[in-house]
Amino acid sequence: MPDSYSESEEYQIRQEKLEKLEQRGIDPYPHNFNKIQTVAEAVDLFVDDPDEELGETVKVAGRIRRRRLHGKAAFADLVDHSGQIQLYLSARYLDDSEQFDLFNELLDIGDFIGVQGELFKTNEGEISVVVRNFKILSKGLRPLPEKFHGLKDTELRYRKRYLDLLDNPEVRELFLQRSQFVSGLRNWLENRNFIEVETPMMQTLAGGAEAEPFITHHNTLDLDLYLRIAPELFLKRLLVGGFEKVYEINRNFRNEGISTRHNPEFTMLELYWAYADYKEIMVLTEQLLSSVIEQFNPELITEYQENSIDWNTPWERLTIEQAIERHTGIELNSEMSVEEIRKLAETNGYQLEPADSSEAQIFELFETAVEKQLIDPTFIIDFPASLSPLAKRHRNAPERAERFELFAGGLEVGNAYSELNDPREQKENFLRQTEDSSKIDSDYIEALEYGMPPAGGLGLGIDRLVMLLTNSASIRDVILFPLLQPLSRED
RNA sequence: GAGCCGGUAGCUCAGUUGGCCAGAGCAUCGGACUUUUAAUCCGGGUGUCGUGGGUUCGAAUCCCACCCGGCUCACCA
Repeated sequence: MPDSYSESEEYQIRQEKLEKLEQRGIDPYPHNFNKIQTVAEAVDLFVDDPDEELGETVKVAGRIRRRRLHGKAAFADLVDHSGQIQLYLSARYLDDSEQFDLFNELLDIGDFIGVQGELFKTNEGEISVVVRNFKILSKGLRPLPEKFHGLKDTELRYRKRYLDLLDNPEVRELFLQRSQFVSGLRNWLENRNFIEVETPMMQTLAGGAEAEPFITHHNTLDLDLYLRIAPELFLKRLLVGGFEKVYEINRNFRNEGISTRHNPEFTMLELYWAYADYKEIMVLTEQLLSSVIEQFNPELITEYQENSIDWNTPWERLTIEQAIERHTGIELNSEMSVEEIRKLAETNGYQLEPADSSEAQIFELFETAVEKQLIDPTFIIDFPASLSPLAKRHRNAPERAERFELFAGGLEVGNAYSELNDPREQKENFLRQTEDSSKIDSDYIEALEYGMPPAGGLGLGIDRLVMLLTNSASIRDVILFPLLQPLSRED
């Protein structure tokens, strides 16, 4: 959609208003304003005293969102981050009566102003400021979206999130909640002596997950680099380095499809805890999430789409086979071949692509048939070792890994293992993934050779958890600026 | 990548058996108004109907291609 507004009459009129302000010696974009209260604080200052017409003097700043002009009087709604307050203007009260015409003729909805005046209550009972003087703080050249219906167009909401935030209070509330959720996670971890660290986003090898990386280039070094797909291998190097409890909350980048559950850049919490195993990580995960979610939902029950999610602990723990049997009725046993599993799935109504191994086939059946049905938080445990190259083998079942994934609301939201710290096995697993031994992270193997303590690790998908907490159907609704195609490649 | 749905004024939206309309509300502009609050009243219409072709006497409407978005699927453990 081309920007035709910049050629519109309205835009020209606003430009002219701007010029007129400057002709009168008024800076439409001054450097500061020393407000004394927020709008909400000003409203709170009001005291109903029948003996006094006017109350406390206040000095507030904000954006004009609505105006009601009445000839020789004017009302306006001034909005800041804390709330809204009505302004009343009349030449009778203004220190400089000429400011009245200025307000009527040269200001618009959307402009920022700072005002000073006294509190009073109108006949209609609304706490208001009778304005003694005001200062233009920023002149708007474009009209804000309509006051009543707000901004609905999905594309505009994502492209111009600032308008979405201005116009849709629930969107603003959602991102406040996201912020509080992340800070709740940090507080919980800090209280347990986890330390937050930052590891490279630009890596010479994109390890720690199976995903297509973004490639970038360092000019001076003439070096291709990958944006990280996971911080895992660096965080575990820190365990080698002697830290025992570390975490990182930051972006990962995966060069893959975009969907309601996938954004190319997304936020992960990864944590590593020396001397713990995946069972202890399970308990930690329950405690961490239930404790932070409780701050938003004391009942620990959140509504998500048609379902409600019960976050009360303990959470169910099922092996993949148990989960498949529970949710599809299909009984599997470890002897079955790829073909047998596929046939069995098909007779139960699930079409599967042939996989490389029985384990992989079972996992695929799980993904197509079971995942969406895992509404209450559920740990799916003991993944096939062949699909878990960074995890330790199960202590009682060598074909299994000590690994779980956490599902809730039908979404995969977490992944964890007892971390593999045997350098020989790690090297074998790497080599199994690629024929090209130069592509394996031999520096990581070397680090393990110095000795990494046994440890449990966890990854949580923050965006998806926020989706669940805010009942958002799309990951784009919980990311302030989701990736979209540019409108024009020429820009 | 495939399928389906959508794109009309700054915003929210009407408008297809192809032709009387290119429209409404808000915003905006002109006027009236000294306590309004979705202010009210009177008067203006601001447009590449996503883009480009085509069919037709005539296209917002039908056809083709493309762009952008949404959903579903695929991909992504």
